[in-house]
Amino acid sequence: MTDVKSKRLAGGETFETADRLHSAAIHLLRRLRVRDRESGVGPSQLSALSVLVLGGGPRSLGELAEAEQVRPPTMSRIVAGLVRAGLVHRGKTEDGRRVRLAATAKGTRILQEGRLRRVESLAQALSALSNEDREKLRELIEHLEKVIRNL
Amino acid sequence: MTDVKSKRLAGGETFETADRLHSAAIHLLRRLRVRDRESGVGPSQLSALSVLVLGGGPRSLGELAEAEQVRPPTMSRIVAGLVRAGLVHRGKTEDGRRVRLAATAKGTRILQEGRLRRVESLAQALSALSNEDREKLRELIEHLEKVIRNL
DNA sequence: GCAATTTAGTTAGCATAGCTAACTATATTC
DNA sequence: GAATATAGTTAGCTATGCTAACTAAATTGC
Repeated sequence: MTDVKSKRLAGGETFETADRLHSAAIHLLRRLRVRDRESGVGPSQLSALSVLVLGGGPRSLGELAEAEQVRPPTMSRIVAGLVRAGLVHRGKTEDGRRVRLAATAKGTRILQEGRLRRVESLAQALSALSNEDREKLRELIEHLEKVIRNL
Repeated sequence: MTDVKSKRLAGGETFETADRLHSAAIHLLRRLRVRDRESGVGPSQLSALSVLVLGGGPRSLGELAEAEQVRPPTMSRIVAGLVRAGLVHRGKTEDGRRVRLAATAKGTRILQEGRLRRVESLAQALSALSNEDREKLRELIEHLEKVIRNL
């Protein structure tokens, strides 16, 4: 039962969807960055920290760079900032080249607070939607995550 | 830890949705930045340029800053880069304080090419979805845009 | 067992992009 | 005409991204 509409998505509509998605992502992050600044921890730092806290424990710098889709030198500096702030501990492994990066207690706490503050206004905006819209949006996110993994 | 929080709080699901949305936006832009770099024009420059090209013509720096949700000094430097690259023309108005920012022909062309390249892989990833999913996604971007405007 | 290579991270140096504070220049108001 | 308000720019800080070049440790090869 479909779909005159879907058949016409020859690329033009898909392109427009992609473009609007890109634009939406830019503006979303610009707004949320305001909240990020209050915590004194940058967005990339928070994102990396969240991998350590929520992503199943300690890991090496290379793994973290991989997870965050940045180059090792970039992650090295992000981690340096986190270590300086006392949010991450840089430990040793049997392989003397690798480091073992783990969130400290403070790091875990800061992350939770930071996440909360950061997405607070977003969650509030979401609350203003109808249950139906919000449910749809939740579905959208899942599709979005799928798409991003395939990028 | 993540489970405890999202299950316990009223609005926990909404919070989780917000959090995942934020994370998705970060990772989406990181992937697309790779494509951006090929054009030699940064993402903020492209975004500003798109306002001039697609947003209905020339405007002042302050209006551009407003549209892009950044502070005037930030927009001043973004525009400086665009002017240096010959993509934007900085003209005069009757009000000697205001500038009139307009995309050049080259700027218009570069924007179209840049948008295309940037969003190409995303559009491709979207093409991999089923017609149904893609249709749903397209609808829900509108909800997303609504939410962001309310941020 | 030691030289050569590979691997993990760091350091150095460059660019974009965000901010606030302070400045210049033009308009407006009193 | 002086005081004030507005539009942009400049200067200086931070955070993030990159590549290239370096150090240190592990592995490979002879």
